[in-house]
This record gives sequence, structure tokens and C-alpha cells, in this order.
Amino acid sequence: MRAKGVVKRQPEDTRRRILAAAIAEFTEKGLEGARVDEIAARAGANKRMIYQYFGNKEELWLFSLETVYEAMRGEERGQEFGKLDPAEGIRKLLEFNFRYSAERPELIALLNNENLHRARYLKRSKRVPMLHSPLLAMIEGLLKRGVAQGIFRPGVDPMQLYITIAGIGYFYLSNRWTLSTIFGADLESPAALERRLAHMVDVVMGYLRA
Amino acid sequence: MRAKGVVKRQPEDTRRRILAAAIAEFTEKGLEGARVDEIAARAGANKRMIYQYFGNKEELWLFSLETVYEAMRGEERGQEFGKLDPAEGIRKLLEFNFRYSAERPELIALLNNENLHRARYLKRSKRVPMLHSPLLAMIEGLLKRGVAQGIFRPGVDPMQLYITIAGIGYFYLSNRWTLSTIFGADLESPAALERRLAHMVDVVMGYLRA
Amino acid sequence: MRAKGVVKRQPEDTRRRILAAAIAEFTEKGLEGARVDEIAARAGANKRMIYQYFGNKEELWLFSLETVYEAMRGEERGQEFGKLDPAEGIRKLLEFNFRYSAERPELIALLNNENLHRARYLKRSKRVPMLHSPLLAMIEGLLKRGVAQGIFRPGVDPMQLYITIAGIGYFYLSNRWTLSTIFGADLESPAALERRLAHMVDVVMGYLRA
Amino acid sequence: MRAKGVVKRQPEDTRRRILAAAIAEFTEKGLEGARVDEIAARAGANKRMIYQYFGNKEELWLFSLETVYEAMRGEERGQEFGKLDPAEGIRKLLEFNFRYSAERPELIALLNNENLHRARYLKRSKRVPMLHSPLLAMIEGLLKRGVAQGIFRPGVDPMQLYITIAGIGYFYLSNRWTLSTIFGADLESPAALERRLAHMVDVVMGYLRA
DNA sequence: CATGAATGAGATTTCATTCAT
DNA sequence: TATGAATGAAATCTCATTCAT
Repeated sequence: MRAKGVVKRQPEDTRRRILAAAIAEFTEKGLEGARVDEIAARAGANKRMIYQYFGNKEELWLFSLETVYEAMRGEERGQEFGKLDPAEGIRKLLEFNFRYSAERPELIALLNNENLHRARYLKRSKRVPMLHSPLLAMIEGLLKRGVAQGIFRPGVDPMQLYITIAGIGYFYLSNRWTLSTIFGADLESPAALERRLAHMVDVVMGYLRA
Repeated sequence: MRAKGVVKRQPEDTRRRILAAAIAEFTEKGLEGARVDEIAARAGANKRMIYQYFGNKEELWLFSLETVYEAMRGEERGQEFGKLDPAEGIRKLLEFNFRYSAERPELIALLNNENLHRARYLKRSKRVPMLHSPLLAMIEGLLKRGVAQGIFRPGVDPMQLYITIAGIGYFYLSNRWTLSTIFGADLESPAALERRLAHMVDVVMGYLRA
Repeated sequence: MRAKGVVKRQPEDTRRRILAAAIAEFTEKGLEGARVDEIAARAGANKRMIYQYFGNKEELWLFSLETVYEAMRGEERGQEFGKLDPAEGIRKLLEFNFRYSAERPELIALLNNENLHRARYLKRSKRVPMLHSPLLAMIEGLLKRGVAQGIFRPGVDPMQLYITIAGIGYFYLSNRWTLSTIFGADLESPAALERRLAHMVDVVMGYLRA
Repeated sequence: MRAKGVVKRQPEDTRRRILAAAIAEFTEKGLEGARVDEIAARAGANKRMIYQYFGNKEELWLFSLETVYEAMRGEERGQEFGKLDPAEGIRKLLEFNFRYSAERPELIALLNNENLHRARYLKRSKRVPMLHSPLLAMIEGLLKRGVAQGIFRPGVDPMQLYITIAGIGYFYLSNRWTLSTIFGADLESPAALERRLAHMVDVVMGYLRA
């Protein structure tokens, strides 16, 4: 509000830069491995600002997690898979989940770390829990229409299916570093990612077929 | 031979206690969150002994990871799934993977943390990488026999299938804390675990059916 | 500008106090014997500041060594012995070296310790190596003029002479504690120091005389 | 005394090996830098033996220092410089001191470290202090005869001369690592050592000449 | 006499957070 | 709003010495 001389004061921008820096740092090093100093440096901001805006490291962690999670869910909702025909909808949902996570390591990294803590921080979140219901409703819709069309098997639980759709790609992406080491294979090349995606589609569609 | 709780001057026993304590601590808090002091206390050992036997925290981490991983692989090998009939073999492999990880949180916790570091430590391991080949051979054998019997689809990649078998349960178990929070459901009860396992079997067998 | 003992939030002052404390501690106890805690306490500073400003103990050591060494060389250069007449110049150089080291134990203590490590740290220094050339040029000038005047012998190597000038006093000062013990004499009294200086002048001038 | 089975028990040999190992370790790393573990390892002995034979690290230090010092003094006495003609005696004394220290870094390293502590340990020694008197008497004899022969200047203090003879080489050897760095010259080559010795002889003989 | 596992105290270094400016 | 120096607590790691065998 005060316009003092040459000093630029852009609180919202500073805040945004801190959040972006935090997500990057947390993604690379986890909650315990991340350094507040490093986040400030990456953000080109003063450390004090982190405390000003986010309270402390743990609150910043939760905010980062919420942000990353909501971004994914928001984009997912925007795709409107529910309006596609059933097989196409499931396939696109699979594809979206896989490609999104493959391109953005943040979500998996943060979720894994949060699960190490048994969702201690996420449990406090007021933003995240209500995000899932439309997703399950959408899957349920696709399944019902697919069954009605005689192409999907009946009796599939939408939540289990969603966990399978997410998990069948998540494990591959999340664990690709140890898997590559263990199998002595390169699971990270674009070709390898496409092969994985094709397999995933085969599995889920093969399972669902009537 | 002697069954006394904490025995002194028993180097092998001290070493074993430290390793067990380290695995427990790393499982709960990760590499960065774990405290060397706490590991020593849990082991009923002097901190100095940790450095004597394992060098430093990071080497202790690698050793813990290797130990946990090998224990699982060893038990897996011992099951001899390759000798069962094809459908039974795949089903048992799925079941084994799921139940084993459900009962022992160490493996998932350590693997997730190791993947955060992009397998930095595991890459140095001389014990782990060669463990997988018999596993893939076994899966390949099951697939071939299943195809020959006309019950499995042809053209399934053993490695992809293995990753699916592992991943379809791994994600559920690894992320059950955030998933429970997000879905507002209890995914940890024995009944929930059994439901998940049944779904997983449905998915994989549904996919594989000819 | 403010002349208060321990002033807070004065980074340059804190830095200076740490350096002074480090030099004192290193002088008394050597690199390995010195304690970082003790340096912080002497400096009236937080231990953390040492790492902030100097990186670690070894870098602080190098910085201390460089500082002490440069201080001596700087003062030596300021004396402008090269402008005196030859005999006077050599005599003053001898005297300066001896009195300077006698009054300030830092230089000898730090150099001895650094030589124990075979100059491991000094080798990394970017500040120190180039300081000597004007010194040798100055000695060479004195020698030449002395020879021209017929009072000095010809053929004296400036570097050897400098090492002799420094060493003839250095050994006495550096080893005065063991020498006193061994000879059962007091080599530290002002009178003893003057006697030594007189002898040193006799030796060097006696040697140089044509 | 007891000859039990195959176990070799050679107390005197163990003791000797520990002492040699200690001298080597102290020479390389000083009193504070030396590690008791390392001394035991170098000696191929058990750490406990060090305490058995020498009490503790500090007593082992003193014993090492005394041993090294006496070895030098003993060899020096054995040379019987006092029986040579005066100029030759002084020259040989110089040469002996220089070559002896050049070949055996122990003495200088240990003395420097002991002087850092202001001879704290040596002061307790009962073996060392009485060693010097014959040395001074010998030098005094050489000087007297030289003066009588008209080749040496009169009035030279034997102790000062001895300190000069020792110091003029000691500084060069002790500080050769930092001097080499500072002068950018190699002071360690055999040729460089010979040049230094020649200069030292010139200085002392030049000084002494009548 | 000999071993080497074990110990406690303390070393260096790190970190989230606060405070003076 | 912004800075970055300062802090205290605690982390990892080290060491001389002792003790059970």
C-alpha cells in the first residue's frame, strides 16, 4: 500500500515464487530433506517471508501438497472424461493420469512422502478431501453406460477401478529408478513410457471387457 | 544359543539389533527423518557401534534397503509359483505380493524413499540387481504354459506384467493413508484389504483370459 | 564507528571477532587441538556464524594462516628496508623479523602446524604465494649495493640469505620452550632475547663482510 | 615366562612395535592428530597393549619424544666432533645436524608439536635435560682451539652458536613445505638440500673466521 | 599377555526459526 | 514489506579409554 521509493514490493508475486520453489525443493528432497534456506534462495526471497506467508515449514509442506494435488484434480475434471463414450473415457482417464504424472514429478514425490507420515498433514487439510466425489461419480457413469452397451463387465467397484487406473501407472513412475536398477532396463525413455501405457490400457480394457 | 534379551560382547547380535532398529526407524521416518541416536536407543546399543559396523547413516540405509528387499525376494523365490498351474501361479504371486507388503510396511516405505533419491544408494548395491532374472523367467514360464493351455492371451510382456502385479497392490498399500483421507473411506481394515485383493485378482485374471 | 564491546547485527565486526578468536585458539592449540566451540566463545559469537562466514574449521584455519602471514609480510614491506644502506638494511631486516615474531607468537605457531601437514592448506591459497617476489628483489638490491660498496662478499643467493635471516631467529623463538628445558636456561627474558638478536646480527654481518 | 602352546607372546617386541608406530603416527599427524587406533593398527598390536605399556596417549607422546631426541643426541655424541680440528669440527657438526634431520622427519615434527605446547610434556621428562652439557663443552672446546689457532673470532657464546648451527638448517627443513609454496621453488630435491648445506657452511664459517 | 567390543563424553556441523534493522 | 545476521537445539560422527572374554 505504501509506495516507498525504488523498492519493489510485490507480495503476491513473492508468495507465488516461494510456493513454486517449495514444491520444487520438496519434490527433490522430501519434507525432511528440503531446506528452508534453499527454498528461499530458489525463490529469490528472504527466508523471513516464508514464515510471514506460510507460518512454518510444515504448513508450507501442506500448502504445497494441496496445491499440487488440486492442480491435478482440476485438470482432470477439466477433461470431462464422463462425456466420452465408455471405452474412450476409461482409456483417456488412464492416459491422462499416466502422462500427467510422467511429466510432473511433484505429485508422486509429495504423495509418497506424505504417505510415509501416514497422511499426517493432509488429514488437517480442509481443501483436499472433498475433491474426489465427482471423480467417482464420473467413473460410475462410464461403467454403467459401458455395461448397458454390453461392452463392460458388471459389478465393478468405481473406487477400486480408480485406484487400479491410478496405481497401475503410479508404481511404474514412482519406482522407475529402483525398477530400472533392478531390471537393468531403461524405463524412462519416451519409448518405454509408451510401451507401459499401451500395456496399462490392455490390462484395464482387457479386464473390463464383457 | 543363549536367549538373553540384551547380551553384551556379542558382536553379531549387536549388529543384528542395530539393523533391525534401523529398518524400523527408517520405515517410520525415512532416511532424512530417521535419527541415529534413536536407532542406537532402539537397538540398545552404543551409537559408536553403528559407525563401527555400518560406516555411516547412508551405508546403514543401503544395507537396510538391501536386507528388506532381499528378504522379500527370497521368500518369493521360496514359494515356487512357477511350479503351480498357470492361473494359480499368477493368482498366488499377486496374493503373495499384496499380503507380504501389507504385513510388512518396511519394503514400501524404504523403496519410496529410495525412489525419491532416484535410486542413488541402490545403484551402488552389489547385492540387489541380479535378483530379478529368475522372477521374470518364472513369469514367462507361467505365461507360456497358460497360452499353450488356451487360457491366457498371447503376447504379454513378463516385465510389464510383473510391474502390474506388484503395482496394482503397491499403490493401494503405499498410498492408503492419503487415499483413505481423500475418499473418506477406511482402506486399512482386513475386510478392505481382502476386497482390494479380490479386485486385483479380477483385474489381472480378467486381462489375461484368452 | 560505535565503540561498544560486543555489538549485535554487525556482520563485519562479528567476522573480525571470529577471526581474531580463531587465530588465538589456533596459536595456542594448533589446528587439531583448537575447538570450534572455544573459538565461538572467545569471539562472543554463535558457533553457527563461524560456518556462515568461513565454511568450516579447515577453511577458517587457512584464512587465519593467510591473515597472519599477510600481516607480517605487509608490515615488512612497509619498512622499506631496500632504501636503507646495505648493512643497515640487512640488520634492520634481521631485527624486524626477530622482534615481530617474538612479540606475536601466531605466525610461528601457525606455520609450524601448517608444515606438519606439508602445507596442505596453504597450497590452496590464492592470496599468499605471490607475496615474496618483492622481498627477494629487495634483498638482492641490498646485496648488490653492498658488493658494489666493497663491504659485502659477492655470490650470495638472496633466497638462501633470506631463509637464514628468518631461520636464525625462528628456531630460537619457535623452540625456546624445549631449548630452555634442555639447556636449563631462560631464553625468554628480554635480556636473553636481546643477546640472541645481537648474536644473530654478528653471524649474518660476519658472514656477509667482504 | 610361561610358554603356552602356539600363542606367541613377545612383550618386548610388541612394545617396540608400538613405539615405532607411535613415532610414525605422531610425526605425520602430531599429538592431537594422531589416533590411538591407528597406532595400534600400524603396530599390529592390540590397543589395550598401548595402555598396558605406556599408560595413555600423552605418556606415549613423551616417550616417543624422548626416544627420538635421545637417538639424535646419542648419534651426535658418537661422532666425536670435539676431536676434530676446529673448522672441521664445526663443519661436520653442521652437516650432521642437517643431514640427520633431513633424513628423519620425526625429530622436527615432534619438537615443533612439543613447542606448540610450550614443552609441557618435556618438562616432566627425567631423561632429556641432562643431555646437553657435553655438547656445549664440545663446542666450547672447538671454539677455544680455533681462537688459539687464530682462525676463529673470539667471544663466541657456545650456546648461541649451537642454536645457530641447529636453527639455520632446522628452519629450512621444518618449513620447507610452506617455503616451497611461497617461493614457488622446490626445496626438497637432493640438489636443493646440498645447496642449502653449502650456504649454511658458508654462513657459519664466514661468521667464525677471525 | 592379548583381543576387540563397548562406552561416554565431546567434537564438528546443520537447521528451523527469530530478531534487529 | 523486506533483509540477513543471529540463535539454540540437535544432528552426525569421532575418540581415548575401559571391560568382558
